[in-house]
Amino acid sequence: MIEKLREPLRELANECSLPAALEAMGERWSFLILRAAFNGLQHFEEFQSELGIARNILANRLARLTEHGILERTALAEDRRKIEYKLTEKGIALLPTMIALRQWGERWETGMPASPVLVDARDRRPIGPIEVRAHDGRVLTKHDLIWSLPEDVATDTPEAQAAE
Amino acid sequence: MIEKLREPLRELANECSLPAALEAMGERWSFLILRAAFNGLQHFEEFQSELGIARNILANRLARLTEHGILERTALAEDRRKIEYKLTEKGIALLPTMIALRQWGERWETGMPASPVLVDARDRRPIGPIEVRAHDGRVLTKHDLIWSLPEDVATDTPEAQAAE
DNA sequence: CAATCTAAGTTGCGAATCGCTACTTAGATT
DNA sequence: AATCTAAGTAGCGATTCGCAACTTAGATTG
Repeated sequence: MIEKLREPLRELANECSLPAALEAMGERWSFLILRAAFNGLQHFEEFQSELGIARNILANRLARLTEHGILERTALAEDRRKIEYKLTEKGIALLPTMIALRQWGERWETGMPASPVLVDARDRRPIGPIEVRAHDGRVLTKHDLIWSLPEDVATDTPEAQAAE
Repeated sequence: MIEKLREPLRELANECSLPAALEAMGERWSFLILRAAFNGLQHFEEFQSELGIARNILANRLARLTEHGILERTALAEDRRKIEYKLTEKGIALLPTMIALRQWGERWETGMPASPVLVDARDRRPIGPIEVRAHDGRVLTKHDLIWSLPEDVATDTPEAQAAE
């Protein structure tokens, strides 16, 4: 049970929270388990047969995701052998990340639209691409962005800023 | 040089391209190297001292990212010892994924806004949250989405669809 | 209620990967 | 020629992965 002696990634790389996110989701299988959970799978054996993952690794990942508050573990009342793993709010909040990664894979790796397709329930049309946007909704590209120190960030309205 | 005997993740998990994306970006350090590249780092020693990663691992990751077309490797003309690693279009296309992951880490792991902050160059205000949107730009939540088979996906206009 | 079944793990162990440190190699500098 | 430097490789112990067999608690069956 002695685990994670390996240097956590969070300390390093100045103050970015990417390392912290990777500590929770950066291991092999984590994102695939998350995807399966989004697809409605809830039980150990379901994950196991769907993903073909080794049982010990699956147990380890489910425990880790649960520790990190991404999944919630409940023993069912009607059959207490059965454990139900459900996405928490925190887990659901990973949806944009997962879709962004999936869309990138579609566009740049497989080239295929992939099935099942994720569609808007309202009109059954495919969702749009995940994009970086400004506070007002404008789509931004890499060249519209700068990495800025907190003290140089504008927090007030454009008018107030122009008057400074 | 015998590597990757481990079963690739792509075959599994039906037709989703998430496994394909993870095959390219799913290893330890890959996203941190990507982030460093977005921050302008270009040379082996820069990545090494910035990230504190072991040299053999860094060499392996840079080679992999290059194989996958995410980075481009060039020996500088003026000093051919120096190798320049630059993001390709494919690598730049990972920006939304990386920001989504970082934002999730900020909100759910560190709790801090993190520095440096990514701001819109136009008004120096922080970018908005990465969100899932419909084809027309409406923000969608998990409950607005369904995983649909390709044959059930509407591709035509709402009018034509209503007339069907 | 004993025998069986089932869901969710756990254990053992060989193979692969990670990470540290030292070494190499091609190309520039003095 | 001797030295320096950027990028990478080699050796090796520690850690993790993955397969298969085993365990355990709780349900089912005859």
